[in-house]
Amino acid sequence: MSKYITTPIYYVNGEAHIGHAYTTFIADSMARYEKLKGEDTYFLTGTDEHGQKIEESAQKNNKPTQQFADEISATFKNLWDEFEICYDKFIRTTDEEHKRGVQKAFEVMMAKGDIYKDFYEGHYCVSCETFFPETQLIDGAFCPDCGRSTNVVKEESYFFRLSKYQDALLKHYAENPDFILPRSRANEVINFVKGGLRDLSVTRTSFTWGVKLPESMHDDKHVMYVWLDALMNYVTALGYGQEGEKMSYWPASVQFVGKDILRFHAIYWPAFLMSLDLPLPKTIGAHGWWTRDGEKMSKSKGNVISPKEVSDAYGVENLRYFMLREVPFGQDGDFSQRAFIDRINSELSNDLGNLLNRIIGMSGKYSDFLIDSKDVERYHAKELAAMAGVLASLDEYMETLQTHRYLEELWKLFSIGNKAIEEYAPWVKMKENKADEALATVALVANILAKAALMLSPIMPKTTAVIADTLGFAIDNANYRALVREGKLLAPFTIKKTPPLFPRIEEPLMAEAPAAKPNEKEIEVKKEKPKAQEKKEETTGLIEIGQFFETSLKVGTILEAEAVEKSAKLLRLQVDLGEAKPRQIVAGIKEFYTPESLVGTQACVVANLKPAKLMGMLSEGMLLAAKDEDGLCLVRPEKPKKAGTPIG
RNA sequence: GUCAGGGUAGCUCAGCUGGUUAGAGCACUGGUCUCAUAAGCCGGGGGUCGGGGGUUCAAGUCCCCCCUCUGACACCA
Repeated sequence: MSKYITTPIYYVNGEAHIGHAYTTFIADSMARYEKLKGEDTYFLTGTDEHGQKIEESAQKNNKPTQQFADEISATFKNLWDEFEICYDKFIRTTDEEHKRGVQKAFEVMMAKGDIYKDFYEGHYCVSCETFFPETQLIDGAFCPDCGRSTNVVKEESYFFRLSKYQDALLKHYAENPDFILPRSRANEVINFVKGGLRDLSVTRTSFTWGVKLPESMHDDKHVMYVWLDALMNYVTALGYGQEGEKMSYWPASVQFVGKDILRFHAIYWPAFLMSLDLPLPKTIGAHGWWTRDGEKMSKSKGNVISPKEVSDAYGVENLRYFMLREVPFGQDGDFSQRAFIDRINSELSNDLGNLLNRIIGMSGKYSDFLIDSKDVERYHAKELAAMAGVLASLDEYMETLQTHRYLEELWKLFSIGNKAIEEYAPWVKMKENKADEALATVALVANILAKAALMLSPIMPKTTAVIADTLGFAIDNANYRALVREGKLLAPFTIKKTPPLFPRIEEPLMAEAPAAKPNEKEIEVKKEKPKAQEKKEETTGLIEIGQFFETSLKVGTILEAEAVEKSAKLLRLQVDLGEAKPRQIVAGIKEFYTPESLVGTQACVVANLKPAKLMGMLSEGMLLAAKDEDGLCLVRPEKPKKAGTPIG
């Protein structure tokens, strides 16, 4: 059976970061693993290039949209090429074949009755330029982000009958426990689906940078909306709906995604496939995020790590090894130079690299670099058996995407090798005139390294090619079958004097993560919000008086108070701040005050707080209160003051 | 708040259906070989298995309560 492995297509709204590299490394390793095993394997990656955001970004950069997309897409492709990612196809959603494939799919869904035309009613916030579903609005009318009122915009749209597939999806999850890996993520998806699926708006008329509807629809106002367009890439890349298609690779064996887009891949995507009468992928693998030195990476923190920067300093293969070894699949991982260097030194340099050096040295002294496996079985049956055990356990780890366990297990081979050298001490055997035994041990280690190199080759293709070259063989399927599957030993060969593969690293090779890059940070925050000054002064803990007065504090008279149903903490208050209308403030003080006891009393109110939505209700301010282990009390004026009196 | 999954050596974690003195890697430390990249190998210290109850001949492993962390939803002053 053939194998098909995909990464997500990356959105061309920015350059590749370490997360993109991670996904790509895992997928690449998996593809190489399958290819090593002789599987007919197809590996897809690419870029997602449609949508309003791209249109806007292009405009900001004063470039034609297509040119803009071309340029960013090329940065991804170039990086993958530099990293020698072995993709079979790099798809772009602006490819003609892709567009035609999506249109074809749309027609099939249409014919099936899964697409219908209706109106997309969105609540549009002009200021935020965003649509919000009614459920997210504050008091059913206000923008959840900025609190301004929204307009109802009614836009003609085609809808996909996602709701129709709810039961079929749940059934599929239940029957295929490996459909979503890691399994802990599957529960989240299942719960979401159980919560009910709404039909999906799959076209837009508000922008044009997307795939047009098929001509048969005679409706060229519409373009396909993000997910239909993007998700379909996995089959259009195989030529879905086109001549000369390679759909025999479908269904995919593994589709890697970041945990943030799991929902689209585990719900929308299989529903689309069901509608197209195509089989579902075997596994959707959702990986976690990377932090840096324990902190989230973000542009504003200035601690984003570029894969290029790391590979320039440490080498791509070391980075691949580290990322796949360090973190269990699905979990978040942390990148720190300390951890990275530790792994390079102790695992790559000491365990692996040094082991190779040991036999180069010995064979040079004992046998003029000639290594012959003829006596290995005779003297090292024990080690050979242990090695076979390790090799047999590896497949399962890779198949369940547990690369860290795979590598951990694989490393046991080097331990067997290092221990064998110690136990049999070839230098002693040589003095005892037992050259046969000494050379058998050297040959044993050569075989260990050869087999390990084969199994490590998916993760470190170039390095293991050097090891193979040193040991007089090549990394390929024939040798995989002979040495790993059939347990054969290396034919006699002359070992090459290869310089150390992994020089130890004593000092970090990159500048440390900017703990605080104050300048950039300030500038960036300042641009966005005047509040920036608060952050700037965080270090001293002291603020200017002016900053204090940015907070508008006022005396408020509580006119009404009522408990919020189904809420443990919230009271809904109407507070007079001396304005035309009383403010509605939702406060988390239910545990400490009864509504009756509050009416008519006064409290201090933050009057210029961004409105927030609590329990679906607008809260237009905040009451000041003090809370300790004994409970909470409101901060109130000592004597009654006119409502709206400023506090300062 | 609801749901899910965690809390086990300094760190990262493994411990399946309850059963001998609770494990691994890293880190630390003592010893030792010399083929080797100050690498390797052998040994050691170090754990109230989040807390409290309970079931049992026997619980890290099952039940209840509490604390705490993470994630997804949902109302986070």
